[in-house]
Amino acid sequence: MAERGGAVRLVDVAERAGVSLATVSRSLTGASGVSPGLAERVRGVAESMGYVANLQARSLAGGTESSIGLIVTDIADPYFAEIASGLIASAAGQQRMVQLSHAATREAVLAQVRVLREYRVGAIVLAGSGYVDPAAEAAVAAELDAFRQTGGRVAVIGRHHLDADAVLPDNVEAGRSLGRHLLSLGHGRVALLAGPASLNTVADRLLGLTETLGDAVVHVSHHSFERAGGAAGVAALLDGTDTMRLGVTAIVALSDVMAIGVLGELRSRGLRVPHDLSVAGFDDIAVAADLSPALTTARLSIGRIGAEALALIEREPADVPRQTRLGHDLVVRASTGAAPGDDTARPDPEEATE
Amino acid sequence: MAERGGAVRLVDVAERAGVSLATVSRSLTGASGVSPGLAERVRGVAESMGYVANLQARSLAGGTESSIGLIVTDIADPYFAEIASGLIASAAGQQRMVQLSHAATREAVLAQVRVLREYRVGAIVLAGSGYVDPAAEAAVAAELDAFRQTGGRVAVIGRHHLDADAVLPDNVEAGRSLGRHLLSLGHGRVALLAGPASLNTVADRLLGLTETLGDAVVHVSHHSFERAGGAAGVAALLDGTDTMRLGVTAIVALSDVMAIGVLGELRSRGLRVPHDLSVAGFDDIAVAADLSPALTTARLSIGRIGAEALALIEREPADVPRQTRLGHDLVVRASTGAAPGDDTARPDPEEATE
DNA sequence: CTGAAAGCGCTTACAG
DNA sequence: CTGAAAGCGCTTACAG
Repeated sequence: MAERGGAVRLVDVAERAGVSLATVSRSLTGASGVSPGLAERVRGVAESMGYVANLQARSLAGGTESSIGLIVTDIADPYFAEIASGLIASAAGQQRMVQLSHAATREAVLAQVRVLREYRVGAIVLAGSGYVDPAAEAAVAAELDAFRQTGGRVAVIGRHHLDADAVLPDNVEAGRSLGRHLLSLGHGRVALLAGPASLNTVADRLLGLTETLGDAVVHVSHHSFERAGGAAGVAALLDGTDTMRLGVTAIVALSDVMAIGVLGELRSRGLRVPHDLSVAGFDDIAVAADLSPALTTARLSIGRIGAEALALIEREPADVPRQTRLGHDLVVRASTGAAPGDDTARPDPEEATE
Repeated sequence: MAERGGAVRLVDVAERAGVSLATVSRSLTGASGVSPGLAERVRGVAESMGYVANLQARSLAGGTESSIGLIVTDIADPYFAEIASGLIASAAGQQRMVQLSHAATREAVLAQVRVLREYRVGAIVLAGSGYVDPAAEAAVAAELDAFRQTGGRVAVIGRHHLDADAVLPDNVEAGRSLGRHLLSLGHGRVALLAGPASLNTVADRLLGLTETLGDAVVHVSHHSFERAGGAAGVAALLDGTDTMRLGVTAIVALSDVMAIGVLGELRSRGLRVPHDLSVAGFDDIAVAADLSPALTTARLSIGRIGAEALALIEREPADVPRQTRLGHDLVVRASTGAAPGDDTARPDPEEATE
């Protein structure tokens, strides 16, 4: 079996080229202080020997940490996959590599931040939602603070209590747009199927929805922020004893992924969308347009989030955390329609049909 | 601004604990040769000082490389996202971190392998499909060989000419199952919308399909292995001058992602599935069951691929490459039905309706 | 412009 | 069981 000793080192190149270690180092890193001709020749020697720089040693000696640690709940979730894709693509442009961690609980986030610190990443991007309760994030905040103390950069997606640079999706406004859209369609009895109440993302989206829908909100329930959560929400809603009295005509899932579960459960129960019930979601993940009916949703520019997060960590840290606010677009597709029996429905001036 | 100097080092812990560097190192790594009591006390001191091990230094000194580099085309593609999710989840169990790279071309793969070598990952997992032409992979093969020479482990997903341990999806058999399924439904005129002809995955799936469908295959065209490729394929098929003569009753997309594009394009043209045309795909990505109509597809256990790849790289390298073959399941859903005007359709003994 | 030498934070034979 | 010292592969003042 091949031994690890085989790797060509800087000294090997120096010896072959007949120059010092320092000269090889400067030639390869492009540092100044080497005559162009010599540098060129040294690079040729290194190349011919199959030299591959050891970034770990480089980092130890020089102190440049370029890797980015990205923490998501689960990369199989399209929401996170699209964020990660944007970040990786942008980071590659700066020759930075992304290390990916899964963490579904606060404890796991804490543990993963710890691991990323051990790997000496230069920056950490926290993609999961922040918690409504500041205390819930205290431990993570302390760990991130320690990371920052040693020069690490931090960016979070969404509203956290972490004192870090943040990319803020337009959750509240997106909720308002969706609320107005449903009102314009004459929906007077709306059910909101939400993710965990402990998350800020959920709180913000709910806020925008209830502000505009007011008493039209006749049901709010909390489920897992996944496909299964949406399906469970529909089941709970329709199997509830007072379903008949509720007379719900529209369901808003707090994420497109949940909305997928909602559509699936409605279909399996033989309910037609939007004829029997209108359905809407948040995010506009790629498949939203491909569902049937195509999903009406509030687009939150998740493809841009990664690039914006990178932009934040590339800047020098500021005294006060920076915030990059992203806008949203109401994307009206086939899953929402006029409320049954409603003939007052008027066009929503805000809508942008695709 | 915080300086990088702040990090607590092993010496700092040693000094505070009043012991030598070696003792602290042994205590923290759990190496033998330290009295349990002392080790316990040292760990307490380290903990209290907020010591975070420097894995780069550790690796340099000791020679343990545990990171895994994963190269995918684009993590936003559900196929790769599900593979990555499986790998990350499994790797976390072994305390291994995954570094994620995007590479959509051979040149990019070569460049990314190079970068991962610089980062001194212990293993590289290549998730993209291999090429039909061995020459196309020669450069990557050489780079991976060099990586192996220095102790690196390599695993690839799918058929490559890379002489590496491989996880092999059941592409040929999956194609056969799908072909038989369509025949059983009475489809005598089938169109195959494939990904790039240069990919082995495409070649294998086509092989299985054409072996069983024979002359029932009346159209094969190649497009990008994405949603847009499927949509473009439908457009080319239906706008072709000889469409009428083709009389196609079923379309097989060579991946579910392409099938999503197929369904979308058919819907926008007012064609009903499976009434006017049956549609099927490959992979069984998570959303396949949530499309409308739900997609009939050949499930290739992509959720297991990551774990199997990890299993391969955790074993000692063998003289001859190992191959882990995965099975497949024909998953019949609503998108396929009896061919229009066909009353000879008989139940497919192999099908497993969900 | 070039080189000798110290140092980055750790592990691990080698002594005791 | 514990410690002093060499060494992992590099960068970077510091001299010349």
